[in-house]
Amino acid sequence: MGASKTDLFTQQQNELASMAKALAHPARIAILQYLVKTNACVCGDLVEELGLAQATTSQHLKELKNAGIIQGTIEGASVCYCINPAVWKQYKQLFNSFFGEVSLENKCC
Amino acid sequence: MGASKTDLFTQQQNELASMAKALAHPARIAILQYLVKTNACVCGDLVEELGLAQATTSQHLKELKNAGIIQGTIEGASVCYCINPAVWKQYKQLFNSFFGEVSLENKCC
DNA sequence: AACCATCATCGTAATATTGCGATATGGGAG
DNA sequence: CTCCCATATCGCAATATTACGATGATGGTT
Repeated sequence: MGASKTDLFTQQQNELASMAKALAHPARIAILQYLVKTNACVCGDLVEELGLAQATTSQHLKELKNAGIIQGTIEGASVCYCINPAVWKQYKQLFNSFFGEVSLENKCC
Repeated sequence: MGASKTDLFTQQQNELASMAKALAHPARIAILQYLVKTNACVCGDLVEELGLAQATTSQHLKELKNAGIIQGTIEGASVCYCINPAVWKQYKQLFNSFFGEVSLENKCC
């Protein structure tokens, strides 16, 4: 089939999964790390930074925008991208609470 | 194409992306949450818990095993699954350092 | 106006993922 | 040994993802 059966799971589970999906590509990780590193609005140089074709880069940027984790504002001829701090924080918290709640005693058989 | 160009990115970026990929499905999130919640070895009842077909559940378990985040030990007729604490900790730390290093001042245009 | 730079979108090809029925495999019960 | 039970694997169909060239759209420059 190829389509996830989202109706079987809770909203929280689907949300976490789609967050993870947004991060599930090295190019998107690289974009986010670059935006975080420069800690500012980045205009233009993302294509050269990645090494992928312009169309491909644009597609990855679109997915990150759809996920809400970055935002792009038009600045004259080019577009400036930066982290969306609120959504970033939300990601951080959700992943943190997902990973945090485990006590690591090995009760396995 | 459909195949990621992993050679363009650093090892760390690829690793983070493949970790995220392991979490990028609500069924796998649900499996992990269930294992964490019961905090023990779980034998058998995963198929009924999920609502997916047995073959599909087995496939998701396989992916989680490949990612290393769970481990399965054969217990007689059935197989017992549980979280791999070391790998879980590693995930937690990597995601934490990924999300942690951002200062949330809004310097955007 | 004509031109160039930047980015988005379209169309397409290759590959991956998801899901399930059918079929193995391997261990216990009788 | 034969019959079930629990898992794994195979094979297939539907859909999603990744990648890129070509083409649009928009703004600035000359």
